This record gives sequence, structure tokens and C-alpha cells, in this order.
Amino acid sequence: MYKEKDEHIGIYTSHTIKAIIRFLTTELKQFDITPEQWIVLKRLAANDGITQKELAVLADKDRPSITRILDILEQKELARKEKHHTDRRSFSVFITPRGIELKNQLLPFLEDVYEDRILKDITDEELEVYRRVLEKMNRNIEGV
Amino acid sequence: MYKEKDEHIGIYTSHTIKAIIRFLTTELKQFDITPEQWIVLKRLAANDGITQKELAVLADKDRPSITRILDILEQKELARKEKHHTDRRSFSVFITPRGIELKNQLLPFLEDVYEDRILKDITDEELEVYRRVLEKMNRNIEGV
DNA sequence: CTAAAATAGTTTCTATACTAACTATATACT
DNA sequence: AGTATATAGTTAGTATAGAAACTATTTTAG
Repeated sequence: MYKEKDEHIGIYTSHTIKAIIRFLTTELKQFDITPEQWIVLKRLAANDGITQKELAVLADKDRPSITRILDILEQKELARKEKHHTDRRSFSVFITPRGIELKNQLLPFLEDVYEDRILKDITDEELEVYRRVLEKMNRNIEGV
Repeated sequence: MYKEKDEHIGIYTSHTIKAIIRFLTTELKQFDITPEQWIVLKRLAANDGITQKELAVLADKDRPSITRILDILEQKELARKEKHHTDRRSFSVFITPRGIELKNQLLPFLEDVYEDRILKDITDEELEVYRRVLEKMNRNIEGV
């Protein structure tokens, strides 16, 4: 573990994440939603009525991505946009009843997918170290 | 660490990887290459003359992605394709002198980027656990 | 040996990220 | 007040992943 960190950490992390996203995409197909759309819906459910910009920050998306993903969520009638009352540049975004219903299904579903499948046989101690490494990497490259 | 694994593991991992890829993209800009193109060039350097299909497997890309990325590497004169001698459906892919030169620069450069910056202040013990968690997650979702 | 199936690679389509340019509106400066 | 700057959101262009359809060739089966 002392050498070739590009290979053993960088490229292997990249491989694993792609596999997880592929796995989640497959699991979520039955709900007709992608993992990225899910993150936006989840943030929206917890912060109903916020602006696109605020939603972008919370969902870790840039503004073009939020525009695109909200278009899709609107098509699927999971979210809707209203003109902001005081700032005519902005939109307020709301989750629909259908969106709430889906969120209520997906929250426990995804907890189970992680608990029982993706993270099976991984101890809490290992997960704590794993999470700490992520935090350190984030801090190391912060502001870039 | 016992609950909300979708949030604390899934979404946070996704955030971190995006930040790392953004960081690497910025670092590699001076070499006019992206992280994904780098993986392909690296595998090609270690396996000169293999077919696109073999390269796709080694670089963890699907066939359309390899087609696209090789187009770019050819444009940049880092790789070239030749018709396969015995199987006329295939191409053999070769790295160019320019590609070799770039690889010789990037291999140590990226080792340093990981060692000195991305993984700064992360112990070998932590990295071993981190890598083990990745391996377990990979095994858990294998074949999906 | 010929027809069917498999394989290598490309192209097209959808979804995503990111940059840059653009429109419309709001805020700040003088 | 009027101009300059900043902000919210959209659109367009490049790079990537993945699915599906397609072409050309090879392999397999009968």
C-alpha cells in the first residue's frame, strides 16, 4: 500500500463508484428514477419551496444540471416550479404528492439496499474509517 | 454510523469522487488530457498492440467509450490503430512515441498528486481499510 | 458447405458534469 | 436616476457512461 496510489486508490475507487452507480441505476429502474434524480428529489422533499439555486447547492449539482434534472422531474410529475414571489429571476421548486409518495418508498428502500447488499459484511468500524478517509480527501482538495 | 447509509456513505462517496475527478481534471489540464483518457493511455502503455476489446476490459470501459476515447487519443497523436492481421473485424492499438513520452511524465506526476495532496495526512492503515471497504463493496455487487 | 449465432467495432440516443455564453432581472455605485 | 455589476436560470458545446441498433466478419452447428 506504499506505492502506486494512482492505481490502487484512484483508479480502483473510480472503478468501484462506477459499479455502485450501475448497481443503483439497475435497482432504481423499477421506480423509473436515476440515482442523480433521486438526490435532487430527496433534497427537495426536505426543503420544499426553495429556489433552484439553493437546491443546486444542497444536491451538489451545478446550475445547468439542476435545470436538466428538474425538467425530467417535472415531466415525471414529481416536482413543479413556480415563479418566485419577490424575485422574478427565480423559481421556487415544490415536490408533488407523487414525488412525496416516491420519496416515502425510496428512503427505506435505499437504506435496505445499502444495509443489506452494498455494505454487507462491512463492519461499522471499517465504515467509520472509510468515511474518515473520504472526509480527509475532501478537505485535502477543498476549494479546487 | 448506524443509520442513513444512503446519505452518509452513498451520497457522500458520490460527492467526494466528483470532487476528486474535478481536481484531477484541473491538474491534468496542463497536459491536455482527461482522467479517463489517462486510464486508457496507461493501460495501452502497459499492453501495446492489444485489440480495442482487450483495452476496453483493462481500462474498465464499454466498447462505445473506447471507440470515443481512442478517437481523441488518435487526434492527439498519443495512440494509433492498425487493422488486425488475422481478424479483420478487429483493430490492434498502439501507443505513439508522443504517448510514451506523456505516460513517462504522468506516471510520476500522478503518484505525487496522490501522495502529497489528495491522500495527505491519511495513514497507510486508514488506506488499507479504505481499500478493503472498496473491495467488499465490489464483491457485494459483483455481476450486476 | 451453408445458415445461424457470436463477436468487434461504430453509431445513435438518453443521462450526466462542466464550461462558457446568453437573457432577464436585481443590486450597487456615483 | 442611470449605469455598471451581480445573480438566476437557460442554452450550447465537449467529455463521459450505458443501452440498443447496426455493419462487417468470424465461428458454430447441422
